[in-house]
Amino acid sequence: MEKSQDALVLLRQIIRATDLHDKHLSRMTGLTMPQLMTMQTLRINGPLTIGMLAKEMNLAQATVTSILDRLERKKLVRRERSNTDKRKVLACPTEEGLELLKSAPATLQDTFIRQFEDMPDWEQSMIVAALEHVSHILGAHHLDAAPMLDIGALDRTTETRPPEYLRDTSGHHKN
Amino acid sequence: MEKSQDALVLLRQIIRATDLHDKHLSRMTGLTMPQLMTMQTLRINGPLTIGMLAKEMNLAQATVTSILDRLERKKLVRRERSNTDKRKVLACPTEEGLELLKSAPATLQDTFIRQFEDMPDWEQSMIVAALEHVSHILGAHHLDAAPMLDIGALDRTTETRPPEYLRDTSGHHKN
DNA sequence: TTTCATTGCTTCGCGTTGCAAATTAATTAA
DNA sequence: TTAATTAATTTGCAACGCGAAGCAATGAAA
Repeated sequence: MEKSQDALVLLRQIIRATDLHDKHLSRMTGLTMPQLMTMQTLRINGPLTIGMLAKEMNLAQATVTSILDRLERKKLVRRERSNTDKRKVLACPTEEGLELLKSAPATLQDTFIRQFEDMPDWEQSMIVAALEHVSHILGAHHLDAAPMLDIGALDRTTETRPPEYLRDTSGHHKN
Repeated sequence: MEKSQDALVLLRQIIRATDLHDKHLSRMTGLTMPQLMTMQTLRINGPLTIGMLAKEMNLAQATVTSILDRLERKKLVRRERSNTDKRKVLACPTEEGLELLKSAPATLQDTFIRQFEDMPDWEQSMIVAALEHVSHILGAHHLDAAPMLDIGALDRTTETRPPEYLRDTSGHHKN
């Protein structure tokens, strides 16, 4: 069938568009994408412990630690030890950090929402229904997803088997 | 409106699903995503010069060179100097490389196509129409996109202005 | 032909991401 | 008090990704 090809091409275009936009945002804010993603996560959820942050972003704790080091150097994030449990460290977005996010260029979902809401109601419903179909086909319906397109998904899939093939002596490439 | 929020969440789920699948593929093949993307690009377009390859993937030439180094070490790609212009170097996927791609687990678009084609025709049309809408809203319709979901898009957006904000003495973070 | 700019790729140096493993510190259980 | 657990950091390493510099081949101009 050629209609399925059409659908695939469109899907790919959509994904690519969001990706390009992410890159754009990244340049405009002067942050890398993981840094941006961290900031967005903090903006949405408020201060989080490093562990929670790592889980939320599907990254290793050590990775988040190093990202936070850089964000802290830039004064976009402040670390604060918990009073009740002094092992925990809360990552808090600073005023400056929130300001940076706010001053970022119009996000893709802003554009989307604006145009989407200009559409007649029946058309909106049609699109939602279609997206539900696609999401279901891709087995995506169980994934939680915040209502934002800003940030490309970075994921650490639940451990899947590494391959037997070429070992190459160097080996490591976990992502 | 809440319907636009629904749509956004669904979109995000879809993107996340393809992303997770990419990661999965990455682990199963033992290649990193940039490496996988390179292989796929070569599979689709056949042998390409390093420059073409870089342009196709929206990466700097130097980046592609280093990725190819690793792929060549694994014997998945062979470098071949052009006869007509000895400056050019062609990246050719080896038998082994193509084999690796072929033996990769069922791709997401296989699943998609199978289920999509099980749907009644009117439903297929509805989905294509809806995706067209979304693609258009996101300004994605002008992007060329191969009919495959395998690989996450890696892009180097046409140079946009870096920010004046925090300089942090370290500076570099081009992506 | 010699010179000079251009093109295509590689090399080099750097910062960032990402991980696992080892470490340190704080909490909780025995 | 000691032992196990939990939370974060440190360390070491491979891969990305870039720009800048370098080198070889090509092409154009003098």
